[in-house]
Amino acid sequence: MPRYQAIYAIVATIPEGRVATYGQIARMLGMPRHARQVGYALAATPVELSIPWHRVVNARGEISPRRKPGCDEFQRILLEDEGVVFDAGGRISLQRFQWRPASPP
DNA sequence: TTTATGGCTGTCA
DNA sequence: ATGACAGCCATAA
Repeated sequence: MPRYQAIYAIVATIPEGRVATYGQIARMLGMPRHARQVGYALAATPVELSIPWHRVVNARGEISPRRKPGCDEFQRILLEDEGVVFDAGGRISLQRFQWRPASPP
């Protein structure tokens, strides 16, 4: 069983309209230094798993630049559709939208 | 086995 | 505030 399974499990728990950071997810898994692996895992996430990969952003609260152009745009659209607001700089206010497992909306 | 590659992060100038 | 640097480590070849 790949470690990705655990990552998918966490990401699947993110509620709609909320976002989480890679480092945050990594810490929840008990791997504080695996933020990169989380990102890599999500990049390799098969769509058939129905994982909300778009609810994961980098520590700055913005869409991470990826290798595939247009994909980041797609992510932003999905988030906006869920109610997440981007500021003029294309960034999300983590203070408001970051997912807090212990603090439901 | 060894190498290369990333959807990152924290710190410092 | 922005930009550069160095760690970090699981997968894939």
